[in-house]
Amino acid sequence: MSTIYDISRRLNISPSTVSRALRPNTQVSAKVRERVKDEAERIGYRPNLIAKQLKVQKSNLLGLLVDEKWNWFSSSIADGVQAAARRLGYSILVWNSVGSTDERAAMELFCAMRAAGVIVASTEMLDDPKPLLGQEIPSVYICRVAEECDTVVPDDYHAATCLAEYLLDLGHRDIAVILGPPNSFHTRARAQAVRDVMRAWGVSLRDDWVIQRQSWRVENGYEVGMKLFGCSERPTAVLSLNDAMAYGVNDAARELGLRVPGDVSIVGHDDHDMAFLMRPRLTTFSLPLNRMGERAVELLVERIGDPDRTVRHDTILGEMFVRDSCAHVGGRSV
Amino acid sequence: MSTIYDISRRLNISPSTVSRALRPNTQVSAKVRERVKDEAERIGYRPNLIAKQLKVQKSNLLGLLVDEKWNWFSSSIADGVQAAARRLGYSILVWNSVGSTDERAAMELFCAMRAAGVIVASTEMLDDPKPLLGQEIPSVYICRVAEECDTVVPDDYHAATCLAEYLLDLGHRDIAVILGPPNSFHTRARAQAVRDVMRAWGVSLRDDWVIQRQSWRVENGYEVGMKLFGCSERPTAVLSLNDAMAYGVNDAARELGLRVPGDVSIVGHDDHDMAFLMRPRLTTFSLPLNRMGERAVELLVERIGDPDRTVRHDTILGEMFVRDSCAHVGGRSV
DNA sequence: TGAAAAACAGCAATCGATTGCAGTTGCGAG
DNA sequence: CTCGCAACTGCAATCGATTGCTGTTTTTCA
Repeated sequence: MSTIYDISRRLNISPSTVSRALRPNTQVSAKVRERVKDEAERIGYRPNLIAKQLKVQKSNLLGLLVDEKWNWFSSSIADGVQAAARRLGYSILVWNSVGSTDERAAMELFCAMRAAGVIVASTEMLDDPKPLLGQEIPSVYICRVAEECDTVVPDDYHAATCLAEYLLDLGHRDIAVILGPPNSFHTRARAQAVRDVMRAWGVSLRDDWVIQRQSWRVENGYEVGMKLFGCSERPTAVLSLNDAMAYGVNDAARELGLRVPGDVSIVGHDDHDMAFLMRPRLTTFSLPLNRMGERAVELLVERIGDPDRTVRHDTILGEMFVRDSCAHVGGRSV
Repeated sequence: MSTIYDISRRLNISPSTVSRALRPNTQVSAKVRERVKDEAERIGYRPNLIAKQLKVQKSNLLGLLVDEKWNWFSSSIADGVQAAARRLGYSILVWNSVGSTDERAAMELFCAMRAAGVIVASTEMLDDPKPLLGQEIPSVYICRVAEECDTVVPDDYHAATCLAEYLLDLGHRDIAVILGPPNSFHTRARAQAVRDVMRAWGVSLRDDWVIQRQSWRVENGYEVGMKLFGCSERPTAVLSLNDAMAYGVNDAARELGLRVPGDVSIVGHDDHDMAFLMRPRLTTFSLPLNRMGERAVELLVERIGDPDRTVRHDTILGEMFVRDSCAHVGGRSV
């Protein structure tokens, strides 16, 4: 692959001049610039970013750390990240991590590649992510708490509050809640919100109707739904902390002959594609992952530009989508 | 950030020795190696891959070109790609392309970063992808035809054949077919298979029941379903060339009071999550994107090792999943 | 036309590693 | 004690760009 030296030799011009001619806003005569560009084109010259980065000591690479398997969550974030990164002139090096030792490996790679910054969007919650980075490389965390580090998070507390109040407004008092993994950022914020709302309204949650699961999968919702609806006493509404499990709950309800929302109302959280595809269409609150991804890159680039800027914790607001999965407690559709 | 020179200076050992001590299988005394490693650890030395790559003239980077938006297709491929890349010691640089000029930009980047190889998995069909690469950098295409280049494709023809024959076996003769975008690799292979099977069985397809759409979206299926089932003469089976549209067809059928599979049988293609989530669960044929992604990396790495290897075109086989969305033509469930 | 200023081109050092070759050290055997 | 060989270490060049400084050419204007 050809280099500026090839051009330099063929044109009998020094490498420095070639280098300057190839970049705009530099002091070279139009004539020389044109000759150089023509020759570069002719021999198929491609700049070597590796060499450049070594010299100028900065890279155009942003490390993106996501879950092992691409899923709706990581994909949506990655979309936002990509869009913003491109807009701001960066490229993305991805690493799908399978656990915390793997996160460490990812950081080693990002360090070794001298990434300009790192975005951590894996849902594993490490206690103390910062040390991984060797302190040198700016980073932003998505959906993690980290005092000393830039973060962008959704307003899960507010979202879950809206959802819970919506159900209460419809007259529901026998409400079951399905929680996700206990160490998840989302579970914590959302569960807290639900508890706070219930307390504020003086509604008590039955212990056996607050059910925790170790993952967010559809099957969990189905299984919980079967258990919940199989009893003689059943809730009039189910608040699932995510859409996938809500989908499962809906399946269970229908399988047991319950009408949704006539016999039981269901709300989810996230505005996953599933929410729209479910029948009835699921009432839910969006998790604005796209904008979170974009925002993360923006924060990161700001910090790259000014490493001493004060730490920022941005909260991105989603919005509620009232669809067809809820009714007044008596069964009156809304 | 510290370098081997820092270690060299502090330990009063030459940089070359430090370099050797840091890598296994090199001739340095155990004592020196240990001192170097300790010091490296102590000062938090991180190897600079950029410098290394410049020197040894090879990189650990694989470029991955996918669709603009992450979707089920690109995510599944990326999963396989990631897994295999990690296993083989490569990292992934991703680019989400929005069109063919953008693909060119992606290739420029991969070139500039001196990627060891490139995997193209975007569904846009460029007529002649090869020239983009400047001929220097090995590449593998997923789901594209390209004679002169390594490719990995699914056996869509066989898959669609199975699906079509399955419907015929169940006695269906009034079959509607929904096609995806005309320039898609998948549409072409699958549509051809369906036509060939029909011809072989002496069954004719009504022209107005072979319906083409410009994308693979759920809504298209819904809309087609409404049209199809709204007429007095309606097909007894619908063969959708993908699962998402099949999902839409199912919605339309139910909305119009038709029972699936009692009144109409539906098959999809891809084994998207949707296929399993649909009610009834959708009969379909898997598109083995994961394995395709892995295979692509394997082929790529082989070629990186031996640039003159003959071109390979690998076909990855999926499997059929018979679930609950089809019945015998009379309505007898299967 | 000539002098000063501006524009342009080139030298050489540099980024952080790797590696062939040469020089040095250490060890064992005679 | 000395020689020979193996093991180890260091020198210096190299990868492909960038850039401060210096030197040269061109332009401008009196």
